[in-house]
Amino acid sequence: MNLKELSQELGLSQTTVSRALNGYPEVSAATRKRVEEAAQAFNYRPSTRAKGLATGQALAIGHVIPVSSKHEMVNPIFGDFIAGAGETYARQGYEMILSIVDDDNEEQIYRGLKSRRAVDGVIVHGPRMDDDRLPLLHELQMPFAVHGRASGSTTPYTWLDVNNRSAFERATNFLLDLGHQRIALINGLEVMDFAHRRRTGYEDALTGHGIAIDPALMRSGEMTEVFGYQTTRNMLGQDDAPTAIVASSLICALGARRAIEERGLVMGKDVSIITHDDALSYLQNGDEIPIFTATRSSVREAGRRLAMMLLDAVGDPGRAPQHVLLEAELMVGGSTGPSPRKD
Amino acid sequence: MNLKELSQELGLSQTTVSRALNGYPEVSAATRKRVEEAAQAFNYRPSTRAKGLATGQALAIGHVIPVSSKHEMVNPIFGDFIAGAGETYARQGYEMILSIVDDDNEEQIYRGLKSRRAVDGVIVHGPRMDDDRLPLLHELQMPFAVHGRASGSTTPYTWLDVNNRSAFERATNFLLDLGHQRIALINGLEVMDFAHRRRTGYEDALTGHGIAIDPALMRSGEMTEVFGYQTTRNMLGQDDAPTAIVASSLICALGARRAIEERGLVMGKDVSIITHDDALSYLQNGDEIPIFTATRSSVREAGRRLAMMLLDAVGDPGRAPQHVLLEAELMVGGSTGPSPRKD
DNA sequence: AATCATAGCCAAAGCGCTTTGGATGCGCAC
DNA sequence: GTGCGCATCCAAAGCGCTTTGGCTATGATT
Repeated sequence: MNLKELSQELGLSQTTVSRALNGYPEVSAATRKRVEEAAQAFNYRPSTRAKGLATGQALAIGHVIPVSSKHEMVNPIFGDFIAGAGETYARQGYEMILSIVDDDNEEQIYRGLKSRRAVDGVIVHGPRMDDDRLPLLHELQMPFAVHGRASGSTTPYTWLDVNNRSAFERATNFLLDLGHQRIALINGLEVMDFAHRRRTGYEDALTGHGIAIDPALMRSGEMTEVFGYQTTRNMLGQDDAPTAIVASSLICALGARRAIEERGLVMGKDVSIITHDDALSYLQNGDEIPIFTATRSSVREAGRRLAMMLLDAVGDPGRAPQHVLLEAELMVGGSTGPSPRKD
Repeated sequence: MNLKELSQELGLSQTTVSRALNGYPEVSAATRKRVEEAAQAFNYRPSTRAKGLATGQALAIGHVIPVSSKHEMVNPIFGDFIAGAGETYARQGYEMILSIVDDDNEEQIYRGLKSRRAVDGVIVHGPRMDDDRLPLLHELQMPFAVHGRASGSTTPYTWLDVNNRSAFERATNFLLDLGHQRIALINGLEVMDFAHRRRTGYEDALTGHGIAIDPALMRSGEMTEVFGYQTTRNMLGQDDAPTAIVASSLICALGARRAIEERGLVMGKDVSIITHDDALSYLQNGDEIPIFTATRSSVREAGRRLAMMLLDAVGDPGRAPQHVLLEAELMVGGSTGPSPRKD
C-alpha cells in the first residue's frame, strides 16, 4: 500500500492524505480521522526512502564502529551503548545504520555516508587523542556527537563523557586512604582519549599524596581479560610489587583477579583492585554487594542521552554544541582492603 | 554533487553517466573511463535513497535485536556477530540497519520494516522454540536468515547454526571419560532454541553412559556472570554436589569459577568446567593454552557467512533455503581434570 | 547505392513521497 | 449583491536516481 493507493481508496488527493498524516492544519478533523483510520487499517507507512528523497532528510543516524584491524577487537561496551541509542531513535522515528570498519579506512566511510546522503548525522565512537575524525566531519559539514572527548580539538563539538579524570583520581585516593603506596594502573590504549584522562586522574592522586609515579606500575593495552591477567602476573612478579591495582575495565579486572589468585593471593586482602565499571548488562559487577570496588557509569544511559543530543543538533543546526559530563559513582565492594604492608 | 551536475560537467546525459557507472555495455570504453575518473574526482556517489526508490531495492539489511525488557539484557555475542555481518555488507555495498526492541513488540518492528520498505531482508537473532517470527516473516514475504534454528518451524528457511547438540554431547562425554559422574549443566534460558539443543546433547551423553538425569543439576537462566556464580554456589552446597560443570558461555563459566574458588576449591582438580566459547574478541579464553576447556565456534565468522547467505537469498528469491551447520572444535584447557571422587 | 545491424548516446517517464501555488465554496460584513 | 476571509481540498512539480524506448551515425552487407 502506498500513498497513491491509499488516497484513491479514500477518494482524496495525495496532498490531503499526506497532510492529514503529518499533522498539518489544512485538513478538517473529520477527514484527518478518516485518513488515520484507513492508514491503520491498511497498515500504511510511508516509504522512508521516498520520504527522505522528498524532504532531503535521511531520517537515519550513522554509527561508525572502528574495529582494530590487528586484533579484530570489538569494543565490548558497544552493544550496550547501541542499545541505549537505539531506544532514542525508535522513539524519534529515526533509523540507526551501522558501519563496521577497520580503523585504517574510516575516512572513506565518513565520506561515503556524506556523499551517499545516507545519514543526517553520526555518532563518533572511541575518540582518540587529536582525533582526525573531528576536523574531517567539520569539513564534510556532517553533524556529529562524540561519545567521550578528543583532547586537542580546537573547534567546539557536541559530546558526552564520563569524568574519567575525577573518577580515577577518586579511585586512586580511595586506595591511598587505605594505606596503599604501590598502586598499579592497568589502562586502555593510550591513544584513546579516555585512557589518557584516566591516567591523569591516577597521577594527580599520587602526586597529591607525595608519591612518585613509577612507570613500572603503569601498563596500557587493549582491555581484554588476557591483558589484565598478563600485566598483573607480570607486575606481581616484580620486586616491590603493587599492593593495589586500578583497572580500566571489569574485564581487565577479571584477568587481574585470575593472576592474583593464581599466585595464591587473596583479592581484597593481599592485593586490592578497584575498577571502572560500564554497567554492561551481561557483565554485572555482582548483585547486591559488588564483587569489585568500582567507579560506575552506565554506558547504556550514555547511549540514550548522546543520541538525543545528536538529534537535537540535527534538528536545529544553528544550536551551540552541547556537553554532558557524567560523574561516575563509587561502589565499594569486596575487592579492596587496607594495605597489607605496614609502613 | 549529484548525477545531474556530474553529467553536465561531462557534457553527457544522465542516462549515459548512470550506465557508465553501473557497468552497462551501451557505453564506449573511453566514455566509461572518463566518467569514472570524473566521479572519482568529484567524489560522486549516488544517493542510496534515490537509487533505492528507482530500483525498488533498499540495499539494506535489517537486524532486529531483541533486548529482554525485564533485565535490559543485551546478548554479549551480538557485537561480534554484527561485526562479522558488517564486513560482508561493506563488501557487497549494503547498509546495515539496526533496530533495538524489547521482546514484546517485535512484531511491530518487522511490520514496520516491511511497510516502510526499509530493508531487503532481515537477520533473525536469538531464535526461540516455535518462534513466531518465522511465520510472521513468511506472511510478510520478507526474506530472512536465522542465526540458529527454531525447532517447530514447519516451512523451510535459511539458517546457520552451530551443532549445539553434538558440541554439548562431546563436552559431556569428555567429562564422563574423565570419570565424572555428577555433571551439572548451566544453560541459557530454555525458551531459546540453542539452550534446548544443548540440553539434549548433554542428556544424550549421560543416558548413553547409563547415568540418570538429575534435574537438581540442571539450571537455566540468562547467561550472566552472576547467574553462573549463584547456580554454582548453590549446587556446590547441595548434598552430592557435582564434580563437573558444563557451562553455556564463557561469562557463565567465569561466575562458576568464582563460586568454586570462593569455597576454597580448585578448578580443574576439585571441580572441572567445560564451557562453550563464542570466541568473542574481548573475552578470549586465554592465550596459547585455553583457561577453560571449551567447545569453540566463532560467532564473528557466523555473522560473515550468514549475512552472505541472506544476500544470496535476496538476490535470487527463487533459490531454495540454505543451511549451514558448523561443528564446534574442542579445545582442552586447564579447567578439566579427572574426577576427584573415586567410585 | 540501398539496406541493415549495431554501437553509442539521449529524452523522458517513473519510483513514492512532500510541498508549492492555486482552486473552490462557504459564511459574513458592508 | 458584492467582496472578503477562511477552511478545505487539489494538481503538479520536484527530490536523485534507473530504465524504457527511441535516435543517429558508422560500417558491413547485399
